[in-house]
This record gives sequence, structure tokens and C-alpha cells, in this order.
Amino acid sequence: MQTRQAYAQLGAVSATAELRPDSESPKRQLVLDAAAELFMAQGYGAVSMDAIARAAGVSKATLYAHFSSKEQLFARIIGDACRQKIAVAEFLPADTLDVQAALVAVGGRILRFLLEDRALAIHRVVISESLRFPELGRAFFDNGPALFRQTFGEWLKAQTAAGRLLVADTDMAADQFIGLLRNGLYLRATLGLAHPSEAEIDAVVTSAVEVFLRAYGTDW
Amino acid sequence: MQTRQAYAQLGAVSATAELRPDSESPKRQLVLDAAAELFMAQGYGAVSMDAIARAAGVSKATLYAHFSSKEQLFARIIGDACRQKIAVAEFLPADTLDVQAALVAVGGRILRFLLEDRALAIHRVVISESLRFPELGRAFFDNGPALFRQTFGEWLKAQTAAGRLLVADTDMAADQFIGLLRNGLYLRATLGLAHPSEAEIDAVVTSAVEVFLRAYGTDW
DNA sequence: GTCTATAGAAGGATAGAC
DNA sequence: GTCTATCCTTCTATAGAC
Repeated sequence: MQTRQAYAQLGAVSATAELRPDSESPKRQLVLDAAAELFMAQGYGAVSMDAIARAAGVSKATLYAHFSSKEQLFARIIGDACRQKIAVAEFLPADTLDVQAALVAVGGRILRFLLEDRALAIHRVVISESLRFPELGRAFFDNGPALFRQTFGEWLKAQTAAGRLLVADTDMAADQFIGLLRNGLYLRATLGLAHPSEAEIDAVVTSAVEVFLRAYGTDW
Repeated sequence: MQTRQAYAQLGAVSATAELRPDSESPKRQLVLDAAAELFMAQGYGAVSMDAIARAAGVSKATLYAHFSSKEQLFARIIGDACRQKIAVAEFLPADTLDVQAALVAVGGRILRFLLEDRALAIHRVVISESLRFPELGRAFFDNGPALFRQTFGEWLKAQTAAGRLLVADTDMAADQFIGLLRNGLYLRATLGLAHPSEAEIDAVVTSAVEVFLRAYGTDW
């Protein structure tokens, strides 16, 4: 049985593989991995093709045999990363009676995902280079925040129909839920100032759900 | 009468001057202005010292006579920008009876400030370069979000003492208010995807205040 | 496909004249 | 202080051998 799996992406996750099972060339994959690592850690400008070739253990000529330019390689790497998925829907059970528990579960999942090193790196890179590569900003937004907003918005609508929530503007409410999660803690992590503790994360999630339910709950 | 003016900075605003009335050299100021413009528009890596000299109308040698390196010039420009102030306190009247109106006023002010081209540019640059220049991330955070959180948090505390709000954790609540404002609309602007309309801004502010008051108000 | 070697351009920084 | 001219390094990209 093939279950319908709804995914919503919020940034990216894990390696750059999988989307391309045609791993024809092993060296090609070495280049992709090395480039992903370097670009995400340091951004476009700070990484040279020499550095990528060195890290991948191939020559520059080989690198250029597979990718026609630095820009193309970068766009490919980050574009792919933006299309990686995070399973969110499975944290949104359609038949839950405990809305609060569901929100805490999905909120914790989202915030922890956003705080992962890789997600932070992609967020940084996309913001930095969205002017030079406008298609990346679009890919990131469409596959990340916009997709989540739709998935979560539909769940809010269903919960409202079931009488467990009172949400009129589901897009706005979904954005607000994210906003409540992605607060000062997240900003600090984005700026590389501090890795938040599990306790801090839990506190943010708990409080966010509380605020959200006071605004949109039926029994508060 | 010299009124006490509390300021909280959220990113930066306007030119890079003022902090340095010792505008000894006119050329020095030309360099600072040109560098600020270019760095904010394109980031550190994409801007060359040649380009700055050209835009400022001076030679590279003159540029290096005033600033010892590209890194130093960049850190100086962005560091100064992070210390620019936005007046927030004047939008937080201590004696207001209408909490909702006060929140709408300060919320609109904050969101519109954050959406200014210059504030967006600084936010982008600081995020991009916070790994290469850790002191910038710190300066931005301390002079921006952290300062606002303190100012706004104190106001929330006063309102709670006056019985007009019910806020226990003022830091958390202040962060949440910002988070409610800085949602999908802001992200879209950060990525250069769309300049939000005044109507959209107003809608976000209104809804944010509504949620905030349902969570922390006394008569909702 | 893969390598070594290098062309050709651009960038950061400086020397030396004025 | 300011300029012109230039050094040296690094970068992207490619030629040519294997």
C-alpha cells in the first residue's frame, strides 16, 4: 500500500544525494558533496573552485568536465538543497482530539529542524545570495515556508471545521505560528551567537502553543 | 528641557555619518559613503576595493591611506550601521489607557522599519558575514533585537503592573510580538521576492496585536 | 574521463612622485 | 594627502597529454 505522504519543506536537510539516483560518475558525486559542504559553510564568494577540487580529491579540469561554471554548480547545489523535504504532515494527525499536544509536537519538530546546522547554513546562504541568484530565493520560499504554510493551513482549516479551533485566515495563522517559534532564540542561532539548549527550545515551543491557543483555541 | 529619550535599535537606519562629527577629511567621508552603499547592496565578497575607490571618486592609494584593509573598512561600516538607532520608546506611552492602540502604533513602526531597504540590506549582510566577522553578529544582536526586547519588555512590565496586561515572562512576550510581526511577509521581502503593500503591512500588524492581546490582554 | 600546467583576468595592497 | 602605476596573489576557466 502506497500511503500518500504529504511533506512540507522548511529549508533543507541532510545530504544532496537521493534526488539523483543516476550517480553515473563517482567523481561527480564527490564534487557535489564537497561543493555542498563548502558552499553551505562559507557561501558563494568565499569558496574557490580550487578549494572544491581539493576537497573532492579531483582536479579542476574534472570538476569543469561535470559542471560548466561555478555559478551553475552553486545554483545546482543550493537549488537541490532547497527541494529537500521535511516530514511535517505526520506530526499533524487529522483525528487528534488533543490540539495542544499536536501543536507542541509539530512546533517542536519545526523549531528543531530550523535550528539544525544545515538548515541554518542554507538559510544564511540563500539570504546572502538571493540577489545574485533570484531563482534561489524563489525555490527556497516555494519549497519551504510557502509549502509548510499550505500544509499547516489545511490542517488548521480541518481543525476549525471539527470545532476544535477557530481560525478564519489560515495563511495568516500559519505564518504567526512559525513567527512565534522563530523568535530571538532562532536569531541568535542564525548569527552564530549561541546554540540553544533543549530546555530553551521546549520553553519557546510551549509558550508559542499557549499564545496560539489563546488566540485561536475554543476553550481558553 | 531635556527629555529622556529611550531608543532601541532594530537593525540600522540612514547614512553612516553622525557618529563621527570629526569629518576631518572630505575624501574619507566619500569613501565611507560609497563603501556603505556598495557593501550593503552587494555584501563583502562581491565588492572590490577598486569599485569602492571608483564610486568614491578617489584613488585606491587614498582609500588605503584612511583604512588599512578591506576587512577593517567593512567591519567599520557595518558596525556603525548596527549602532544606528530607531526611536521606539516614543511609540510606547507610559500613560496610555488604550493598550491596543499603543501596540498597533509600535507594531506598525517596527514592521515598517524592518521592511526598509536599508534595514533589509543590513540584516542580509550581517547574516551573510556573521561567520567571517563574529563581532558584527554580536553588535547587531545587542544593539538591535536585544535592546528592543529590553525596552519593550519594560513597557510590558509596567502595563502589567497597571493591570492593563498580564505578562509573566516579558522577554518571551517581547520576542513573540516581534515574531508575530516578522512573518512570511518579512521573509518574502528579505529574499527580494516582493515589496509588501501598505495594506498587507497593516493586516499583519492588526492581526499580530489581536493575537498578542488574546494571549496577554486582560479583557479578551 | 582524468590529469598537469597554464592562460587570462581581477583583486588586495603598496611604491614612489608630487 | 593624493595620485599613477604596478606588484603579487588568487581566481575562473581551458589546453593538451594520457
